[in-house]
Amino acid sequence: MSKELSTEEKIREAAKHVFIAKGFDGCTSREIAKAAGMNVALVNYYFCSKKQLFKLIFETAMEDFMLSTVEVFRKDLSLESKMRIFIEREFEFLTMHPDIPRFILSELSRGDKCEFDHAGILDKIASTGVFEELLEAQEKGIIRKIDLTNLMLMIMSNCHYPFMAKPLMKYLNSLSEEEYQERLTLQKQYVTEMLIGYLFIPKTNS
Amino acid sequence: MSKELSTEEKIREAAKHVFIAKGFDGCTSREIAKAAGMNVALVNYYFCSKKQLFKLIFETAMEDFMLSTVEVFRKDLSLESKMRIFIEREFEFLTMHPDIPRFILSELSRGDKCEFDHAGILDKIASTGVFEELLEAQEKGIIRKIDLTNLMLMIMSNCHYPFMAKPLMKYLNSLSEEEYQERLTLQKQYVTEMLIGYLFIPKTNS
DNA sequence: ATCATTTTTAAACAACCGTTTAAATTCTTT
DNA sequence: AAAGAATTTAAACGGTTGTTTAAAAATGAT
Repeated sequence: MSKELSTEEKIREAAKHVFIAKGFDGCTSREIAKAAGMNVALVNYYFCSKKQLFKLIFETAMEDFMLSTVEVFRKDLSLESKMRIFIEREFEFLTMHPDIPRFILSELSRGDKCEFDHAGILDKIASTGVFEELLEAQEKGIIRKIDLTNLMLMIMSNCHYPFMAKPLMKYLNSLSEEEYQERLTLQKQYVTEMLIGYLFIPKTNS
Repeated sequence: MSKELSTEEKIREAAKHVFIAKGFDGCTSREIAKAAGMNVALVNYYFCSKKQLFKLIFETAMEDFMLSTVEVFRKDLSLESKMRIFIEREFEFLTMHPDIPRFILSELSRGDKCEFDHAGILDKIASTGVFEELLEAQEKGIIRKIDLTNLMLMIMSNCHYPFMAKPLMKYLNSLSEEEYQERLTLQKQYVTEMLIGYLFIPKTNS
């Protein structure tokens, strides 16, 4: 157990936890301070304001969210393998951070609070060479010629939504936590099969 | 122009708009009253409390969200046609109410505020005969034998998420409103093709 | 040990929250 | 027109919000 966290780090960790669970509007500075075991004033002493602390948490969450899994595309594997591993890792990441998609999309839709730097993120994704590889595969007729924005949206839909819809699914279908987790594991297999099956054009031996 | 809305209805309409846009925690009673052109006290005069008004809005939004499109399954069409029409209608509904999925999932994940009656909703869905029809089609080998919970999740993922991710997509890909709407139209076609293609087992003429 | 600096605390600040009250206004019924 | 009920209003309520302040405690340097 490494408990040697500085006060600043303790507050940041508590803020991450509370903000992601309840959102900017859904929590108070005092709640964050209490979660960190600190006095309220320390939050502003280290981070100036609730809004600024939120901005910090949001931006790091955003980076984790977008960059945690694209590294696969640097590897020397077939495109299909990379896609499969990518989805696998995406589900792994989301299993550990199931609340991040809802957090990001909710806070982003509320606007104003976070005019974050998206250019850097997109650049980092691009630096893995995913986009070139996909475009090249489209030219070669290996995968469907779909706009990459739409392709990205398809993958994200099938990976993020199952985690975002947890309370809805558990409620509507009266699932226990275990049952929900079972469906999640199945869902990973289904969406992988579906996405790969749709994206990759079957080889015709004409 | 039918402007003859009662005070109660004006408040309900304003509350629907404000709650869905900003969430329970993101708005105030005074904001709702102002949006309705009313005094704050009237909100509680007609709806007792902010929480109770929210409950009302949430439950009706939930019903619209879940029940607006399942009626197709009462019609006398092939299962594939029904599925295609269902997805089409789902996108239609979401085009008119693009904020509802995020609203529902966000508020539902915050818990406590809304212990709504899900039994009624599921019953109404079941009354269309979707579930029997799908199970029957699975027995006949027309569609894949996937748990219906997972099937539901797949469809919802691909319909809801593209609307929820609007700010993310516009931001990451620097899309104008028109460009985003274009992608959305394309997305509808892609996901329809993908879902139908995955779900329905091709007929083998053995 | 003394002093200056940094860190932490309790208390206070004005502003705003959801809600209530009691008076003013409008509408309905006679 | 008068009386009673329903609607609307402004003002106030206790409590909480984010933030600031000024004093206390802890730390480091000499």
